[in-house]
Amino acid sequence: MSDIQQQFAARLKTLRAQRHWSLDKAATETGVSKAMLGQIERGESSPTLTTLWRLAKGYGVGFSTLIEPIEQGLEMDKAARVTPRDSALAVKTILPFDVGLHTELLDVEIEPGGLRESDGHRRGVIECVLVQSGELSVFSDDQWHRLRTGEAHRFRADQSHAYRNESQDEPARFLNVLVYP
Amino acid sequence: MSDIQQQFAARLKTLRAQRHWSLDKAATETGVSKAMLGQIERGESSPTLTTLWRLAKGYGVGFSTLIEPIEQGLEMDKAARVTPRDSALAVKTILPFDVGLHTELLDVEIEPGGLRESDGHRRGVIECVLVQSGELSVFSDDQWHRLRTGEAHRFRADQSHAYRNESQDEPARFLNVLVYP
DNA sequence: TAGGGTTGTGCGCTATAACGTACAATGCGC
DNA sequence: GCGCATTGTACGTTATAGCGCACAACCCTA
Repeated sequence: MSDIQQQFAARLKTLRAQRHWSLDKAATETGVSKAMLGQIERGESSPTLTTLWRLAKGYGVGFSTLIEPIEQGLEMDKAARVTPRDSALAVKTILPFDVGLHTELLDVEIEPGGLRESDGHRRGVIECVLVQSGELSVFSDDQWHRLRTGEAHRFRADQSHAYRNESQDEPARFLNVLVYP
Repeated sequence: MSDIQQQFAARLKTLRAQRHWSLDKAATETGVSKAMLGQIERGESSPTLTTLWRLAKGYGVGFSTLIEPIEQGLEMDKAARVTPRDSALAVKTILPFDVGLHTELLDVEIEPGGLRESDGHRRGVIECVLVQSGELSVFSDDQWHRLRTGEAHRFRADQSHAYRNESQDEPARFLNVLVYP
């Protein structure tokens, strides 16, 4: 068993735990057998490219996320879920939702200290966030990601996620691209 | 043989060609047998994670660089037509292509008068364009669309399309979102 | 407590990854 | 032209990836 195999085993185990999936559920979602998933997670097997691809698609992550460790973002205080400024959000629709092109483009501005939470959209929705000004923190995949102006982040938006302006002085503006399945 | 296998085959072949390595040389550098390298490049075999790791290390590329299909690379590198101002383009990748999240985010700048044409991508690809500065014309669905700063346009990119900076004085900058099926 | 369902693991079988070897084709130098 | 080295491919062998199935352990409900 190689080092990468062991590292990958841990990574796969984390991905499943984050989603609260059983091996059975994961097998259904990925198309890889339950027995094989177990072997991989225990580091007993080195999956092929085809299997890796299935895993990536099933878990809804990119290869880089699948193989490489989760970026160690700044650990945010998750306790402050409720804020008095939840409505401090201005949304301007640039491209409205379109059935045929299944995308949506929004220009969003959050006031200083503002927080916006979402329980998640329907299954398969993906969001891209590009910070246009200020500093923004994005909560996705169970952790906070801090983004400065010009930086971007992308995640599955069919799970709970949130946006927070860390600054107490100036608003944060970001471009929000929503991609529907 | 799966799609990802085929795409990976092309990628590996390109990596080797870029270095002007023979299979023998590549085998020495990666520790993967010559026969196996040949099989993988011809798409006859789906390499395991351990082998993939060896390839990444041997070719001196990051794991995500190794895996991500070259076909899904930069929009601007693909099927380029030769125009008198074709090189007057600067592309910055904000979010590289990702198989699981099937999106790509680019920051593109075209010099005054610059034109960029594309024959179109594979079936189902959608593009969103948001002009950040200057004036841009986008050719899609058999007609030109003129966009000013802050304006956006969206179209199916599996057909021929083009970008043109109408100004002779200043560059145009736009955000290019590519959504893959 | 008993019964049913879920969960993760182990086992044996089949398909294939990975290899070393042989070889045809090609290129180069004499 | 000949001999040698290189190149990529095909083949057969071994190890293992991937699977379906069985099962022990656990959990929940009546």
